[in-house]
Amino acid sequence: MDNLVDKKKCIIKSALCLIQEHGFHGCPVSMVAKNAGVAAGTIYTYFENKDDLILGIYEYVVEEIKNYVTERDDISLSFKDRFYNYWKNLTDFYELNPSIHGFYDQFLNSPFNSEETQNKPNAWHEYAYSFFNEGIKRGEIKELNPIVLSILVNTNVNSIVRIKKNFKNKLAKNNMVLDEISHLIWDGIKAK
Amino acid sequence: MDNLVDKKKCIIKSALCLIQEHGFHGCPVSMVAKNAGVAAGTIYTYFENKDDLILGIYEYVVEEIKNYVTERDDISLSFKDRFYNYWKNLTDFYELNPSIHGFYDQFLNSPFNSEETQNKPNAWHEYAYSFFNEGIKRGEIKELNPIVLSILVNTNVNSIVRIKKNFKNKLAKNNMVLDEISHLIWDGIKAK
DNA sequence: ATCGACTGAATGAACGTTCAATCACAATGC
DNA sequence: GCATTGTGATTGAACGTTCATTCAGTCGAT
Repeated sequence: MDNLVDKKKCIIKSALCLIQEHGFHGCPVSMVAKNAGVAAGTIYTYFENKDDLILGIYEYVVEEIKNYVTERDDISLSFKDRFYNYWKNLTDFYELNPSIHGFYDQFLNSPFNSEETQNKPNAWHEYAYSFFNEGIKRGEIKELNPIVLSILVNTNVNSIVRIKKNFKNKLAKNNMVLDEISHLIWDGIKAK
Repeated sequence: MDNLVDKKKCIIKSALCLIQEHGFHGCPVSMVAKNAGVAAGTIYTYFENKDDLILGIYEYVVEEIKNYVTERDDISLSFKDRFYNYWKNLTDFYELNPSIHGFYDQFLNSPFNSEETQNKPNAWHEYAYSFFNEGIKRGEIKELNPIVLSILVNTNVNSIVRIKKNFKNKLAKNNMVLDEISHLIWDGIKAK
């Protein structure tokens, strides 16, 4: 039965790249099928419809991010070090997986990201939430809303990666500057 | 001939709301036409095609943002005060015009925002660029790339407005926290 | 009478989705 | 070991719908 899981993942990965490149429209099911090396009809054995496919991609993406970041968290470190790790790992992950970054950015601001989707249990969001919550409990960061904190940090990482992507060549000297943003945020949220 | 300008604006405004709500797809030209009180064909006297309409909305949106922020800038103030003004005005504008905020967020991360679009002259980006550039020249902020600076500030304002929108009710106490982000950023970019 | 904006039904291409037919393969019977 | 049957994934042509776009005809101002 592993074959079925593989094929589903294969469809998801194909769609991920294409959607990132062409947008949600601009990426017909037939194109996804061709790219994944299956017939159009096959997609409908794995997904109810195109919307369901897109939600499936989102779930996959969120799972991948969570795995990468949690695997590299080290709870024996100080929270400050864990924060910088979190930042670096998320950045690395997006840079290693530009199409995930592109898809995620697009999805977050699209109407697909409905209130319903946002309220669904989401391992990545829950992890990020509990991560910052722990920092608060340990008294190492200010008593802010952990949800807000995680959104802010994720947004900043997100946009820094986007800036690096867009300004790849013109920006050699300023990568340094971008990396400083993490210090800036840490200084802002750490307990005084 | 003012009638023509008005009608064009009317079409743009109608499309703006609908796209913000339903996404670029999910918003057919016929729907825009109905909402604007014109026939579908009329849209084609003002725009070459749907893509051109969407770019037209973008240009309109960018113009509106620029006007609001520049009109409220006061060059006689210290750069620090001007920075806080900039932040507040941009925030206010998005909160007064949620559909512009929604559209802009969506547009920035979509394939419509192509390299070509990004390289087109853009009064708002140029203003933001020159704003931060002046801060650097005056020696009041660090020597960072002004483009990077403006993107970072705009991104943070953007996402704070989004957080406020999404957490409207649950967040009474934390608005304060969100407003603190501006201090945090200022502390990070000001000259030492 | 002229001209350009406007209309909205018509067009045709594109797309999501379906489904009858096919295929791969495992289980069963001989 | 071989033939038969059953099962469920796979295919891709076909369907019906939606949509962007067109254009012949109308309207209204000059």
